[in-house]
Amino acid sequence: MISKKISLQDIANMAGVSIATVSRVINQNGRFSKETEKRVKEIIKKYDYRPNQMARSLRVKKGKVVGIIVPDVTNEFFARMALELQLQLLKHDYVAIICNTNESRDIELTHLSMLKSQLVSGLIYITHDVIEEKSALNVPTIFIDRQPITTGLNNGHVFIESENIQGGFLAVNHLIERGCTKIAIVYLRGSISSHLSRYDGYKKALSSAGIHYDEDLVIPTDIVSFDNGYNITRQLLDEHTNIDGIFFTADILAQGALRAISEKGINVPEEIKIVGFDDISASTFSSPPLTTIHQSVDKIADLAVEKLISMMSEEKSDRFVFKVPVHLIIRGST
Amino acid sequence: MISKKISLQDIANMAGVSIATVSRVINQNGRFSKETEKRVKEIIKKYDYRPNQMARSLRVKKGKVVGIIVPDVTNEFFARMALELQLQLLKHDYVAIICNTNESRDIELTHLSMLKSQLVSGLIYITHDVIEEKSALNVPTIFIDRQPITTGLNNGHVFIESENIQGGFLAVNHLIERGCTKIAIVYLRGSISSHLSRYDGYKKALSSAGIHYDEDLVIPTDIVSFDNGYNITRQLLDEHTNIDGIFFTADILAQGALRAISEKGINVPEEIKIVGFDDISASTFSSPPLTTIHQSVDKIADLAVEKLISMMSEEKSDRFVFKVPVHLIIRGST
DNA sequence: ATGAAAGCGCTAACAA
DNA sequence: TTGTTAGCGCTTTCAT
Repeated sequence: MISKKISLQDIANMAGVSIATVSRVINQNGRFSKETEKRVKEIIKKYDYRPNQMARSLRVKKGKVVGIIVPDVTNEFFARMALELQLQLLKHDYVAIICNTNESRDIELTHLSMLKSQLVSGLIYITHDVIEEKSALNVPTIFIDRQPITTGLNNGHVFIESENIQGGFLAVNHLIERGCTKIAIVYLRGSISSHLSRYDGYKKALSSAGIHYDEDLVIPTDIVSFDNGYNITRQLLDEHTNIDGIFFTADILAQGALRAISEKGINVPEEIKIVGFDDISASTFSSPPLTTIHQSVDKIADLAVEKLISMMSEEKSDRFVFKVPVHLIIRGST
Repeated sequence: MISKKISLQDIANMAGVSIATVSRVINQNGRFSKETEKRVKEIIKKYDYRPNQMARSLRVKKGKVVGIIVPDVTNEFFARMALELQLQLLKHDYVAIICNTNESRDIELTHLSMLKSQLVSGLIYITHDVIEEKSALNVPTIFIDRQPITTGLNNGHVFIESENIQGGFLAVNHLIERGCTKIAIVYLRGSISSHLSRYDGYKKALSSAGIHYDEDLVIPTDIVSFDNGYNITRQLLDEHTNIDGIFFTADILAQGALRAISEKGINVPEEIKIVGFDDISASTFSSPPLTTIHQSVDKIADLAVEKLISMMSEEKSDRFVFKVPVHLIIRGST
């Protein structure tokens, strides 16, 4: 059971010093003797004292709060990322407010206004979608997965993503090593940099293996969903019977494909091999389990929080773009 | 773009009244004339003013903050629930702090202590696990999915769960309607009330159909995981070749089973039918897709937040246990 | 090295 | 009906 609320004043009384001194010890600024420090720290520990964050925030006009903006928390990748970020922030005594915008700019503005009233001191955007403006709040901001289009990144803004080109390369190269020669790609078209990069990786792998690049095998799509993956694959296989490998830039598309292929009575991986991207949990259970490119949610989150914390402490970042390695996970579909 | 920070004082000045009056209008307590109200509200809207939550919290010694405690956010059910709760709370201007305990009592205590410093005014526990004590913080608390064992629920404590007995009944009854007669159940043993209730539903369905209850077909287990489901099923099928239906009290177990069954060359649903519980996303993609009992995460979350909000406003609840309906989702595995 | 005191923005007595 | 004022717990000058 947790003890009654104790204040700075209480600690000061017990230590026989003023509240100012206690505050200095806690925040490790100003001067104080080793002795007082020791005494104060002991008392703090003894009573499990924790400064009242609200009072602190009010005083310094900045809360230990960061906003996390995601377009859709039902998407497993976003959800895991948001939760992991929140966890990391908690370790630094920051509270995270996760705002789900449901792709709506209006909702986003409402949330932003709300965040303002919480005195947020940092912002993290996780989104595949277009970000037209930089953050509306004037605070350090991290963009994950998707680079904002307007402004070149600069001080106060950092962009973090997976090594998407490398990921695309790994995926397709793996198919090549497994003997595939007619390799199709299904990717999300548009300005979504992460998917375009994966497409670049595809081209790179093909050319480095000396395989002919065939426009007909490149299928852009607008929606990332199970059903869409299913439909696209049906059509693709109707039109091209000799395809022996497909790279999908998202697992969920590949899952739809697996269903379509199985319905056609084609064997995976014997007759056709499939690689996805993301490593969602369903890819472990599907039959066959899906070979995919694993994005390190944890590493991205750790890096994001680390950078954000340092930016919030006024330390300027020397770099504005960070890439986090990905790796290939080989499963039954290849 | 969001305007510069504006305070109560600013609004008061512009409206030509005192800050007290503005405060009254905002909180709709005390008295004020219709005219002042109108004027003040206009100005507030015009400047998109939002009261500084930190200052408010400091003053009333209660934050608009609620803690959400989950044992494991990588579990899809917990994650979806936590995120949905957070969303609902946001609508009521409450901020949610999601604390992942990783099943560790120590971490939980640390979090609780942290929450204290945020002046939480409510708590939500989402957990399958044993809760030995009621909340360590002296605030209204909602338990989801798992009833605390020590104390009978009473004022300040509410328990919400799915209609688990009904769910178990629906699942097994469905198997019976599909013609199964040798139906096994795999459930989580121990004091986990939700799983025990599903087991009760199993027995109820059997007896109401006049089917003989066979101890040998009841398999308790200690771990809910894909691998465990896989292993149990292998063994079960080795020992009992005539089973034609299995009910798993968690989808993830059933997914493991699907793999084991497919490896044995047995056909689902022709030779054996499978039903799970939870409706995780993987169950949509698996082959075959899994028939399961859907738990209404949204409904549970809505109810939880509604109850918590009213408890935090001192309104006593007349009931302490709430059951949320579940429904059967029929897919390829039956 | 330490203390006194002002004040962050707000709510809630108490006055008027 | 409205205004005045005293803090909530903390950080941060400015003295000492």
